[in-house]
Amino acid sequence: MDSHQLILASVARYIELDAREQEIFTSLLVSKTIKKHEFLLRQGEVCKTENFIVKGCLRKYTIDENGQDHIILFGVEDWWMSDLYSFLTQNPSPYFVDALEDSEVLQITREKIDFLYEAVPKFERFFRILLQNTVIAHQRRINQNLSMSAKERYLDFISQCPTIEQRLSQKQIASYLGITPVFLSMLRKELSGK
Amino acid sequence: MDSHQLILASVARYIELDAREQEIFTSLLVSKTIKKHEFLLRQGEVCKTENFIVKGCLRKYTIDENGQDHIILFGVEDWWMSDLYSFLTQNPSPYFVDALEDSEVLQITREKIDFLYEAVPKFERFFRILLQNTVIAHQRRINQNLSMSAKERYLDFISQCPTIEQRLSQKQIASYLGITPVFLSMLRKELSGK
DNA sequence: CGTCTATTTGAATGTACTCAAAAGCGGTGG
DNA sequence: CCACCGCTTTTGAGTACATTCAAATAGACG
Repeated sequence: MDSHQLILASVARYIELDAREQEIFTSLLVSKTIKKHEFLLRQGEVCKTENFIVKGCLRKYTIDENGQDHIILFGVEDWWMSDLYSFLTQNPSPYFVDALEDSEVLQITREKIDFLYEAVPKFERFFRILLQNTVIAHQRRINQNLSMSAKERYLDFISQCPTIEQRLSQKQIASYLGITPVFLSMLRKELSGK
Repeated sequence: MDSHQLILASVARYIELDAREQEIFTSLLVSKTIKKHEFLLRQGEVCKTENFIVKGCLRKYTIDENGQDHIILFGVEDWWMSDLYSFLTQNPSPYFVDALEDSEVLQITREKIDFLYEAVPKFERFFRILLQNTVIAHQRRINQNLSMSAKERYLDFISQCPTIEQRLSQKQIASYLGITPVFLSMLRKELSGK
């Protein structure tokens, strides 16, 4: 299955496209490979593209004044990754995006996505539904950050995202959970002892 | 300015509606008043409506096993409030929504909003843009919860939302920030001493 | 194989919480 | 209009969760 078939299958979950519409859509996409540790976006740059992940694993994060990084979210196959704020406003992004594995994405620029909305208005619905799912997931995460201890958040993460968890280092999981790698190590030791 | 004019002005920021489209939209809305402390949604109930806030202030929150509440977000005039998860899946909601002031909302049901998307497809765009803004704000909040201390989050909140802050008790602000009211009181004392 | 980064372990520290009690404030009814 | 009741805020003391610093070990990658 090539990358265009993959993204079309993903789109087909929410909207139906005829052959012409599929052609318009895929003609706007540009494939890009990102090697492990390479950046798709750096803090201070303008986010030029929305990125559909065909293969690999990306992370979106900030680095604070103490040099510590904080992972906002991971992206794997079949997810989209960008910084909407910068993409929409063309202001510098506060986030970094880089690859945790050799990855491949399909990119669409702001101009092309605006064209797509005009040419195939169904995509308004597609991205609306995608965004709805994102909002639901984000509110769940906010609630967890407010109401759960580090141990509870860790247990929830490994139960909810077992396939992603296996691809990540503990350092990255700790950064996502909002704790230090040292403390995660202590939690794991305690949990394995039971 | 009556409530229909208010919501139409809000919609007009992102899409243009002719008179007929305005009429279709407003005919789908039902006005409801919620007195202070009354519920719009309880945990375990299905969220039947999207709610546009015409007047007042609402909060969306959970209550954990220790009986402590955690405010996911506040809603004031010109914002929408619902639980998208429950609204879309018709599963029981994990959230409570109640009024912090006497409030008035315009409600639209799932069936009517689906009808609206068919009758006036422009609304796909409208809600897409609204959701984009929500995602941007939520990611900002997630980043703050990961990277900032309680004091920093408080200072950011009062600088970003001064008008909302004035309408809230410290207990509610503490719940939103993810700290105890006792600790917020200590922070405020410390900050006022400078 | 050597280097660099990730993980583990331990000790000391700090941030934020719990419990408890007092003070303040707001709404309600007499 | 005042008094009372309940809820919010303040204050203090003791505690717990999570961090920092440091050093040792393990693992990944060229």
